[in-house]
Amino acid sequence: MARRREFDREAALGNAISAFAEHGYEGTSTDKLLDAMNISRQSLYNTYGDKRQLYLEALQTYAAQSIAEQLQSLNGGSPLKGIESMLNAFILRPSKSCLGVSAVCEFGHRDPEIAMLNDTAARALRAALERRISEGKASGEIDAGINETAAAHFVMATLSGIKVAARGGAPLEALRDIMRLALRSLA
Amino acid sequence: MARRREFDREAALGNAISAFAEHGYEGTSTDKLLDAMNISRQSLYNTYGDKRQLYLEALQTYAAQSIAEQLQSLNGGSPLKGIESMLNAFILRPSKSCLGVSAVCEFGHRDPEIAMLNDTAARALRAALERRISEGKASGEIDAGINETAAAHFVMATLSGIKVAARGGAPLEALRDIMRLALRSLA
DNA sequence: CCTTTTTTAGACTGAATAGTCTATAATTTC
DNA sequence: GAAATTATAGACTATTCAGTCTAAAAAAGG
Repeated sequence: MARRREFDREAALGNAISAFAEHGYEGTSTDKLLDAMNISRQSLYNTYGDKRQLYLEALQTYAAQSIAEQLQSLNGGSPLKGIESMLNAFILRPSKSCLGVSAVCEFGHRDPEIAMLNDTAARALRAALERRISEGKASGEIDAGINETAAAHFVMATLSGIKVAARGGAPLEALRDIMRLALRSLA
Repeated sequence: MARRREFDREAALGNAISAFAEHGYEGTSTDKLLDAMNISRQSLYNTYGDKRQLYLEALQTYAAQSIAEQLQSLNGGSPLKGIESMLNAFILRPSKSCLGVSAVCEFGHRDPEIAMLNDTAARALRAALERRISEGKASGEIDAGINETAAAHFVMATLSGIKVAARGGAPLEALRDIMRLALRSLA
């Protein structure tokens, strides 16, 4: 019956994620998007709705992929090693731009739909961190006097701090310094 | 000879800083700026140049004020108390938006002029932190095994992490948790 | 191979954007 | 108080923006 889509929907969305992460929502024009995604104008509107819907889908997809990767690192090895591995995975990542941090910085919690996506992702990661930190306390690897929720907030803030530093052009060694000192405070 | 300016240049610039910090550079239209600054269109262009020059001046002024306040907190009391006081000053600040973090997240290090302003501010704060951390090591308040530069990076990342968390709507208690755990790792 | 349906390329539209121009008002100095 | 000069308000312009429309091309199914 009908002709099939020429481009790969997922791949094009991935390119949109990169473009949005690099330039922000307001800084990414539809022309920039079409160029980055390598699709035609009409294809964008047919396939993803409009610019805002594309952004929301990009943010949602990015968050899901991001969380999945982070949980995989986090849940490998001992609790402390898991946290280290999670932080280190970002440090070693080729592209250092994070659409999540970009969205939080650009919109704060002013846009309810965007805030909801960020909050949901943050809650999932925090819950996983709290669980692992509890395990670490039980095994003695993490100081039993530390509150799980507080430590989870701290680890997430460390990750944000590393991301901002990386975005500002900090060298790898500086990012590793941040990670090492953060881990120190849990032990 | 000539009529004098009606508005307060510094106050209007302060309002521009708030507007840019809240919505970013791309997200702040000239109309929004005029509204926030309470000046006429021509006054903006006469007084500040154009939107970009206004942004650069806003960023520069914000950075200078910010650093001055941070140094004042940092240099009061013992080194560790100074660092705590610096972090706490942001936590207690009525407005939780930071033009510096906003600029880094929006532009990364892609715009040389903006990157230079951010780098200069970061360098100044880092130098002051390293100095205080050295003092703390000498007095025994801070673990002598810690590298000053690494610790300075870590404290700055902690501040960035707190700022991102606050921007995302985290409650005060979460921000305090982050601060407390960060301080723990220096002792 | 022909019909049907959708994709695609790119022209088009109205609104918003940054920045300029004009005319009037205000104020300082002489 | 008059001349000179600048501030202000707001109309104006050219460009860019997000989003729509049109027409041709392509491919799946009969």
